[in-house]
Order: sequence, then C-alpha cells, then structure tokens
Amino acid sequence: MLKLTRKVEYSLIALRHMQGKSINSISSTREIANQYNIPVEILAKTLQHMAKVNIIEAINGPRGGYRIKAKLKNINLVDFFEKVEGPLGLSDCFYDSNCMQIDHCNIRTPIQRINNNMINMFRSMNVQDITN
Amino acid sequence: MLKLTRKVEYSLIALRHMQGKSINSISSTREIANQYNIPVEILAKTLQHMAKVNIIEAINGPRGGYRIKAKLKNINLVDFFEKVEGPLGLSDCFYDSNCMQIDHCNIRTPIQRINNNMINMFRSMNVQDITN
DNA sequence: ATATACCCGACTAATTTTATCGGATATAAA
DNA sequence: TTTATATCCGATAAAATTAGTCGGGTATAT
Repeated sequence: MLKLTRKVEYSLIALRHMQGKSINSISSTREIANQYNIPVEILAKTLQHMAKVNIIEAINGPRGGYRIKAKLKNINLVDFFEKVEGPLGLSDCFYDSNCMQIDHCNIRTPIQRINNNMINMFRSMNVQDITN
Repeated sequence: MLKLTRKVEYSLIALRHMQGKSINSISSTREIANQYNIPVEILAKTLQHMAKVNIIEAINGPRGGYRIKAKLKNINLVDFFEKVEGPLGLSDCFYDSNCMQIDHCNIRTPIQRINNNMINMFRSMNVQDITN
C-alpha cells in the first residue's frame, strides 16, 4: 500500500544517472540497465515513455541513447508521477467514478482531505530535489 | 500507485459508521456490510483484524457485533495504516532489505526524504480526523 | 437447545505490476 | 551501401498483490 511503482523508481534512477553526467552526454538503455541492475527491456520501455512525455529526448542509431530534455526543477512530483504512471489519488473515485460504494460511501470527503494533503506535499517537491 | 487498499477503506467506513452511533451501541458485520455495499465475508475479516489489534472490540453471540474500543484521536494515520496493513513505505527497502538494486541504487536516500515527508504528513492526522 | 454472530485458516479469483518477446525504424561508421 | 547499434512499440506472459469465498469452528443471549 502507498508504494511507488518500479517504473517510477527506474525513471528516477535513470534521471539521476543522466544528471550526474555532463550536460550533453548521452546514456544508453544498456548502460543504465547494467549499472543499476535493471532488466533492459523494461528500462527501455520506461525511457521510451519518458521520451514521449518530453522529460528526456532520444537519439537514435549507434552511440545513441537519451539525455535530459526538460528542466527537472520545473517538474513537481505530482506532474512527474502523473506523466510516468497516470492519475494520482488515494482512491480511484477521485478520478474515475464507477465505484459500488459511491452512493453510500461515508468516507469519501474525509479521504479527499488526506488526499489533498498528500497531493500538496508531493507538489511541493520537484524532480531535481531527488536527482540531485 | 499510492493507493489505499480496500481493507483500509472498509476499516475506516466501519469506524465512521460506529462513531456515528451512541457510545455503547453495537454494530454487526452484516449491518455494516449491507449499508455500505461491502462483501460480508471480507468485512468480517477486516473487523476481526481490527478487533485483534484492539481498535474495536467484539461482542460474541446473538445481538453481538463490534464497538469502538480505542481512542481514535490517539491513533495517528501511520499507526493506523500499519496496524491494518503492515509496514508503510514508498519502497520496500525502507523496512525489508532484499532488493537487487540495494548496492547500486542511487535514489535510496532521496526517496527516503520523500518518504519521511509522507510519513510525517500521515502522522500529523489521526483516525478521528477522518471518522468525524 | 438453538439461533445468531464472531473466529479463522485455506483457498480461489481478479487486478495490477513487472517482465519478456518479436520485429520494426533510425543512423553512425566502416 | 552495408552493417551494427540503438531506439521504438504492440502483444503477451509471468509474478505479485489485493480482493473475495468457503467451510467448519466457538461464544452466548434467549
């Protein structure tokens, strides 16, 4: 419960790896996967996805790979989590409504308060806070 | 990602239900399950578990059921989540250590900072904040 | 005695998360 | 222009977690 997914973890590991290198240097999937013991194929997908949402950019061909594209300081953790994993919320009912309980639920509002606190907390941190 | 489990939700629903009634009145599993559209068997387990960890107490026999036992105001959300679901953390490595990455991981410390923020936030709220 | 309600371990099903596979496209370098 | 390297991407499979079911037990008010 309340865990990050590996996809998010792998994304952060990769970003931190790239951030540690000089600004325009390129990191390949294989290089990162080997260094951090991550299954290559799944890291590949993760990086492709980050490229698609413009956090990093892909360079094709031999000696290709990825480099950071976005200003990590401008991406707060809510944005980041949502870009990488989709909608964020303690319960589905905050972004999708077919819940059997919805009519009788007595805790939706109270949980929404906790949810807001959590969202605010994540919004107050940005990706660079983690990758630096 | 970052979701509450139904077990936690059902627990909160039940507590809020009981809190809405006069102090010594008893609520049966069936009564709560019916009212909030929760599968009886699973709510039963949930309530048994809450009884075992002394949040509520069970009264056996006909006209039996459960009533609140603990001071909900004294149970913060970290304690509550851990009593109901077990150890809490954004990643397993904060309470259990066999992670393939552990030697190479470059984000453990940064994630621990986020984790601490999250824990502190949940610790600052108590169960009564939700059930009232 | 009996009916009601909790107790609890074992099991199954569903969902979500994680990982793999196969084949495509882009491009630097020989 | 061929070749090797690297990204791209949909489909699928495996594993883990979460959710739900079943069967047989115990306690107790009436």
